[in-house]
Amino acid sequence: MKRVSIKDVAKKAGVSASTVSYVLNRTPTETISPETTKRVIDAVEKLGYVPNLNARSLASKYSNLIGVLIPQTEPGKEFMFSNPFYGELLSAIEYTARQNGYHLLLSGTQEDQSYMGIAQNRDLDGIIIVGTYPGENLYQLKRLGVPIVLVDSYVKDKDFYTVGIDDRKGAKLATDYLIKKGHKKIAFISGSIRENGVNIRRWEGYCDAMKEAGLSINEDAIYSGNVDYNYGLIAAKQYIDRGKNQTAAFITADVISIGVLKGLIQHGVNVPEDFSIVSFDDVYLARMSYPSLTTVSQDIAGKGKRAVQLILDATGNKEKSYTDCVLPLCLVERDSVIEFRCEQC
Amino acid sequence: MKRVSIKDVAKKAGVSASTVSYVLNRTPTETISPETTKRVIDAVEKLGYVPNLNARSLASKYSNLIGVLIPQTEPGKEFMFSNPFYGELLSAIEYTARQNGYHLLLSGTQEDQSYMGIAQNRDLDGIIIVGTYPGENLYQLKRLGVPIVLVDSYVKDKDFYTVGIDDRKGAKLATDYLIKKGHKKIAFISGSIRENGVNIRRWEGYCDAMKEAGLSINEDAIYSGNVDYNYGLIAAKQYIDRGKNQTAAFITADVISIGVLKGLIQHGVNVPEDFSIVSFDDVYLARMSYPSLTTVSQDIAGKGKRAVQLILDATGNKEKSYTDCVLPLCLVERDSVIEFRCEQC
DNA sequence: AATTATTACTTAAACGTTTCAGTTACTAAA
DNA sequence: TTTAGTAACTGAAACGTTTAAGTAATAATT
Repeated sequence: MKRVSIKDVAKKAGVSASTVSYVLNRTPTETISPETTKRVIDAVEKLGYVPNLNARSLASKYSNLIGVLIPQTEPGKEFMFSNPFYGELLSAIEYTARQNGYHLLLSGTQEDQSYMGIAQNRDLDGIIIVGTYPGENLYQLKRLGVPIVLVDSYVKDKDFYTVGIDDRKGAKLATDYLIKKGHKKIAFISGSIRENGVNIRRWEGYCDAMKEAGLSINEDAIYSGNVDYNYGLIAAKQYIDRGKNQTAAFITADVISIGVLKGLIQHGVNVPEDFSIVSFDDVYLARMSYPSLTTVSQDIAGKGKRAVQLILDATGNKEKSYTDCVLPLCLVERDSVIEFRCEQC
Repeated sequence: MKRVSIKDVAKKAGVSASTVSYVLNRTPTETISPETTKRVIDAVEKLGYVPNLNARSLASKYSNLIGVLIPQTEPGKEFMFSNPFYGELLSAIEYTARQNGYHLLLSGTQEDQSYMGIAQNRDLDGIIIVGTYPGENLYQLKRLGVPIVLVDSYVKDKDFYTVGIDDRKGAKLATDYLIKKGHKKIAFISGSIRENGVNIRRWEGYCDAMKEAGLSINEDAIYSGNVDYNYGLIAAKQYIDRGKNQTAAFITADVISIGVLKGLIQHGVNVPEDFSIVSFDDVYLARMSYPSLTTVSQDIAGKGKRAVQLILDATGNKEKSYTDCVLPLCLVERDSVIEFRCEQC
């Protein structure tokens, strides 16, 4: 199928290719007469001409394309699958981008894979990296010379923008809440704790709260595995096996909480009557479960929106105002926590 | 930041640009000596050269890029948000594409929006459209002259590939199951029924089963709204208000079922003791809820994989073997259905 | 009446590749 | 000794745009 190019339009309208380009891009400095404009528009319509955006970026250096990298090793393991957080974030990124005339070049990432192979040189206007795997790979990306936004990363480097939340503070908020409700033996259940990741901060926040309240942190109160539903099931089993030594848990991701919830019910432990849960993220799942989850709500849509805006600002070469963007968070009370009353008191 | 182009590499290696191109693309017809190859590779490494894929597609007509269009009006309304199905599907598409060296150009779509503005001419190797909005927009896409795969659409047109399931059969499977379990008054709860959509087929399947069993379909057993969690809550409320006239429901999407589940519990109706549910999709949510959902399982990952493969096959100009791909489905029994015993019998 | 501006275009280079069609220097066959 | 064949390259056009610079015609200013 022969494609319609700008030259075909030009010929049909009886003008030069550049005139067509000027008409289509309504360049403010250039003046085209109304009659010519009409002839060009007509020709475009008649021929069904659609500009080739590849050629456009090649010539103009801007592509209206934002690269988005999200961890996904294999389907069913991560990404939207195990944690809806990524899906919600991507959704927000896509929407914001589209509202501004941008589209997304999406790619999953694996830990051992070069970012370069992925976010290859396509004249991207910017790159958003979610759940960063730090390392050489990351720094190679700088070569592309485009603005890079790291979402939920504690990699500090003046060449990267970041958007995130105060994970430590959020975790403290959650743990404080349980303590305020009378709980003293509080489990910490999280995904794998990796350098520069969010879980290590959430662990610190948990510790902060416990220490401040003069509570001890027992070895058997700590659970760590994957950030997915299955690990929640496993953690619940472990809790039973270890002897049900806690009355509550701070869980670092809603999706794990859902698994814990299910696991506990299967073993006859009721939430919140027998066990209280505060978790983190406030994905839509948190509302849907029974009981619904009391959780630290981070503005996921806000995160996505900010990430895109940082790129748009950088592209419109406004001066780089804030490199690190920290969004607010709050605790939303739902039905997974009950006041603890000590029988002995 | 000055970019490194193929000419810079050529100069450094003391060869022509075309030689560099040949080395990098290891064209089988062209012979390059080992020494030259090494010099070029070294230069590439030293300069950190990354080929510009835009220029490559412009010159070569293949982009290793697949466009993916998924409905999303605004964040929180659809897409990953209200129905995890889209997220899981996208996940599978992305994975399959990446395994084959392709990346995704992702865009949300709105009903009133031109597809053209979205999937613009970027030398895409193919386009996957999910949850098709039929109409003029759709046919305009043909102009791009690339293979188009419609997922879950009943638009029949020899220019489009399709991948889907037999929705009517699936719905019959679900309803049959409830009937086999002794239910006679079975509600039908679904999202909006639109032309060429899947819900109309699922309605037909429900009717097939009811008729075959000689059961009547009462007006008040039919519920229709949005495909989202909130509508599930609403439907549950309506069920109560209308007088709890059914003992079971076939619900056309898991995400609605989750809402119904929650809504019923809030009104003291227990599932499955007081009310049985069979739903459709088998997204990961179906496993996570309490009780977990008995549901018609469609191979979501398979759908995504097939969609990508159809494009790859079409690109490698194998003859267009099958235009319409219908994937198998099955019913998975979980915990949301109980045998119904009539008290009067 | 001569100069300067303005309007409405056109020309041509540039963007970074691929790839067809040479070209040169050897080697093998006639 | 000519011819044909092969190995290892190079040159240049082509892909479809954008955009700086140029041009011709008309209008406004002196």
